[in-house]
Amino acid sequence: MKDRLLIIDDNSAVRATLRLLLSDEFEEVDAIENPAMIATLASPGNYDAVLLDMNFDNGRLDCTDGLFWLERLKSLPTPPAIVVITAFGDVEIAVKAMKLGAEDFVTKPWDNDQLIEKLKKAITKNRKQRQDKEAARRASQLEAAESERLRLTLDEVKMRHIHSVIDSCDGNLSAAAQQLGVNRQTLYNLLKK
Amino acid sequence: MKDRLLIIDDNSAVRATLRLLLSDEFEEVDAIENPAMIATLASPGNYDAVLLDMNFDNGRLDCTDGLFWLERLKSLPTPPAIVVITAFGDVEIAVKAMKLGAEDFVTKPWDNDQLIEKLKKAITKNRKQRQDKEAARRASQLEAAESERLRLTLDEVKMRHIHSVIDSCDGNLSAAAQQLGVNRQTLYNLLKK
DNA sequence: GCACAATGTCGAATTTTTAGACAAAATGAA
DNA sequence: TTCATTTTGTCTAAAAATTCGACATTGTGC
Repeated sequence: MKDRLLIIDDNSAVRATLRLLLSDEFEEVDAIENPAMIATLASPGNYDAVLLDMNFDNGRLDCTDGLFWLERLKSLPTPPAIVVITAFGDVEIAVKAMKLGAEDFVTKPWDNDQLIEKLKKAITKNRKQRQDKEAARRASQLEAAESERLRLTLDEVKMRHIHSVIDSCDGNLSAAAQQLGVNRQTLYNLLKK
Repeated sequence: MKDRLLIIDDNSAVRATLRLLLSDEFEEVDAIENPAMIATLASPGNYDAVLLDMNFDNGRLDCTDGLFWLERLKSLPTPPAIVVITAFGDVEIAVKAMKLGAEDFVTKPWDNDQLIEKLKKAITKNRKQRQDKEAARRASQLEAAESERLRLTLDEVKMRHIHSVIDSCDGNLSAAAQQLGVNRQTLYNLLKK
C-alpha cells in the first residue's frame, strides 16, 4: 500500500485498465508506453515494482527489446521488482526473463487477483534479495576490517575501543570508565594523548 | 570437469544417452530414475548439479511431482544447481520451476551443446548464489559480534587482540610483542593472567 | 655443528593506574 | 526556580605495570 508501481505497456487501453485495477493497491502508479520513456520520469530508479510488457509495437514478436529493457532495469543501483507480462510468451522467453532477474511472468489475458498477488510477492522477494545482497557487501567490508585490525598496535586497539564505548555512552566519561573497567582518571589520561 | 552431476529421468534410454553425453564433462555422473531414490545414494546433498526431468511416469503430466522434488532438492543445506528438463513444459511450469530456484529450464528434444553449457553456467550461478548467502549469514554474525564488543572491558579487548595477533604470528611471542607495540616482558605479564 | 632467533628470568628506573578527596559545573526532578 | 544528584576537573600518594638492559637457556634452520 506504500509501494510505487510503474506500468510499461504500449497499449493505452491496457495501461488504463491496469492503472484502474492497481491504483488501489499501490501508493503511486505511473504508466508509460515505452521503456525508453523511463529516462523522462522523475525518479526512474525509485519504483518498488515494474509491470513490464514484452511486446512493443516494433513489428517483432521475439521480445528482444523487452528482454533488453528488463536487463537494463535490473542493472539499476537498486533494481525494482519486475513482473513481465506478455501475450506472445513461450517457454524460452519466460525462462530468459526469469534468468535475467524477473520476479514473475504472467501471460495475457491475466487474472486480476493473481496479478495483484504476484506483484506483491515480487516486491517482497525483491526486497529480500536486495537485503541479502547488501548484507553480503557489508560482510566483505567487516571481514576486511577484521583482518586489518590484526595490524593494529595494542594502544590503537585500546583507543578505538575506548572511543567506541564513549560514543555508546553519549560522551559520559564516568559511565564509559565504569563500563571499560578502568579508573576514571586513567580514562582521562588516555584521552589526553 | 571436477563437478558431480546427478541425472534424474524415468526413461532408461534417456538416462543412458545423457550419461554418455555428459560423462566427459563431469568428474562423476550418477543417474537414477526417480527422485525418491535420492535417499539411497551415497551423498545426496553433495552434487554440484542435478538434471531433473519433470515428467515421471505417474499418469500425470502437470509436473506436480517434479516441482515438489525441485523444491525439496533446493531445501537441502547446500542445494545443488538444478536444470529442469521436460517434454511437456508450458510457460506456467517453467516460471514455477524458475521461481522455485531452478537455474535453467530446457525442453525435450534438447540440443547437446546448449545443454552442456547450461549445466556449466547453472553450476557457476549456483555457486555464486551460495557464496552470497553464506556471506549474508556471516554478516549478521559479524555485526552481532561488533555490537557485543561494546560490552567488553578494556582488558578483555586487549586480551582478545593479543591472542589474535599471537595466532597470526603462529605463536611467536617476540614478533607478536613487536607487532603489538609493547615490550616482550609486558606481553609475558599479560599472558600470565 | 653453528649461527641466529626466541624464550625465560632478573633488577632497577620509569611510567601508569588507582583510590580517595574536594570544588566547580552540569543535569534532572519537584 | 530550587534542591539533590551526577559529572567533571584537578590533586596527592601509594600501588601496580611497563620498560630497558642483561644473561643463560632453548629451539630452529642451514
